[in-house]
Amino acid sequence: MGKSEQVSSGPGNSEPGRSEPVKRYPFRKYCEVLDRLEQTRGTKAKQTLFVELLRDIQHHGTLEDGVLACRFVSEGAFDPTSGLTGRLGARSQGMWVSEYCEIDYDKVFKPCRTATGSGSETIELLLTNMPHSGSKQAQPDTRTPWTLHNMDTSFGLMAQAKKSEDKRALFDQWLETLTPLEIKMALRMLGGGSLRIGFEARSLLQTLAKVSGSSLEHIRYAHMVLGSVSETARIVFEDRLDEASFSMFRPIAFMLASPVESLEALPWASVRLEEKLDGIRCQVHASVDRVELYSRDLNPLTQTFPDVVVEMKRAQSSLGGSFVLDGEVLAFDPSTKRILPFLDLQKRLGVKKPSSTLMNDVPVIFVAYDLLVLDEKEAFSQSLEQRRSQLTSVCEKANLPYSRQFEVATLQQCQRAFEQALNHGNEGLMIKQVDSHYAFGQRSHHWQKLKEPEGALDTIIMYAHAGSGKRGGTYSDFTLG
DNA sequence: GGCTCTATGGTCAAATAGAC
DNA sequence: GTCTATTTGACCATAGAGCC
Repeated sequence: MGKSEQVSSGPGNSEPGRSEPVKRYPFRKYCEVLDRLEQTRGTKAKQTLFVELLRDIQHHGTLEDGVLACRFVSEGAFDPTSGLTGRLGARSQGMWVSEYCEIDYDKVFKPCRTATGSGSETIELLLTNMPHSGSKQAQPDTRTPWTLHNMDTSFGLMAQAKKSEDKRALFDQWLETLTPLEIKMALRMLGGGSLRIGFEARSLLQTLAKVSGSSLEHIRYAHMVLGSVSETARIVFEDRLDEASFSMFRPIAFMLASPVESLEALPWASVRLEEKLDGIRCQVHASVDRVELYSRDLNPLTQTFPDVVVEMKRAQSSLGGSFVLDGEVLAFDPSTKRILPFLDLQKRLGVKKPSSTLMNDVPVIFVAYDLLVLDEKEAFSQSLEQRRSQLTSVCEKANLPYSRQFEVATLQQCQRAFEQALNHGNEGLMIKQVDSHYAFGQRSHHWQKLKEPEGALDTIIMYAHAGSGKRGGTYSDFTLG
């Protein structure tokens, strides 16, 4: 794959000021492969298709095109570390495309979306089948082809557009010059969610391992420390995989717990229990001159919880070195020293600059339960027992709260501990294997969660949503009464 | 100031594919 | 054939931004 090159924004494939047009990969050709990926059954077959696509880009595009191909399919329009979002909701898309197709939004578009279960799919179908839209769109052979690079630029402009009219202008440009398939894929990418083609980050990392001949574990490690699939793809393409290493203030994908399947089968001698706290997951990075907090989705939480930042600065100055902690932010009443319900914490969520009144009304604390890095030395490959020992020492030295961990020998003791956890107002228990390393970005059976089962209600179905895709012909999201 | 739209934090369960 | 992990497609509550 060739060295990356910059080209101008908007459709087209030439660069001003250069005699030779820069070879960039067409967005339409890319979307056609995505469409084939959606139709293909089986992860391996999908991976083979994507390997072929990357090889085609290698011959007919640039290295940057390869990186964009990986980003668009797994992360959407924006690198998750960029902090950018599309800022174009489903309602605006539906309203504008309804105007464009000269149909009534409420009477036609909304029922269609309900029937297909997908806004982007509805838009694709409308643009393909409505006679009004067809007459406005440029004919396929006269459309100026968009490249992956042009789309990247256009996504950036959409993210930066403050005014609705600016967004509308970009959206109209797409409607007039992209094919219905390209528009569907572009809107799904802009949403930042899944493309719903059955090919996500995990499959892409496996494909990168295939295409480069590197070990999957090596690539997964790079993904963890870089926090971005596309940047992982870049160092794979540039043959710099060995350079991937942890650095402070690049959040690590969280280890997740699976629901406990069978309490009877648990090896009590090799597990430790913790009460499952009802807050939001948080990763703290602290060094001499900087503290940052990250959410489970690796988004910044630093501005939301300045009180936690102050506490972490104090802890860092008493320790001297740097650290990365995994834990939970909880609403906490200092007078009673009790954890407050999640409902209280919700008042703090999403508030970028909380007022002092709000911080006084809903004080929060960070309770640590794992140590990932200490003095820039990675601890996540060590066993839970080793990490726990370091965590205890760090928290006691810095006077930081940390979760209580305990052993049980029998199922009966575990059940008593579970009831006690519920009495404490907690969600249940976490059951962790002492010899497990920190399985970043995975829902692992090494951590299991035991929660209270839901109750049963006597109800009837009043409304239901029609399913789409593999759920076509079925109904979900029932309204009960 | 009120309204609308969007984003973000979290949740859940069923279907499917791959591993064993 | 069974087990397990992943994918998919929804939900709720709340806050912020933009518009009138």
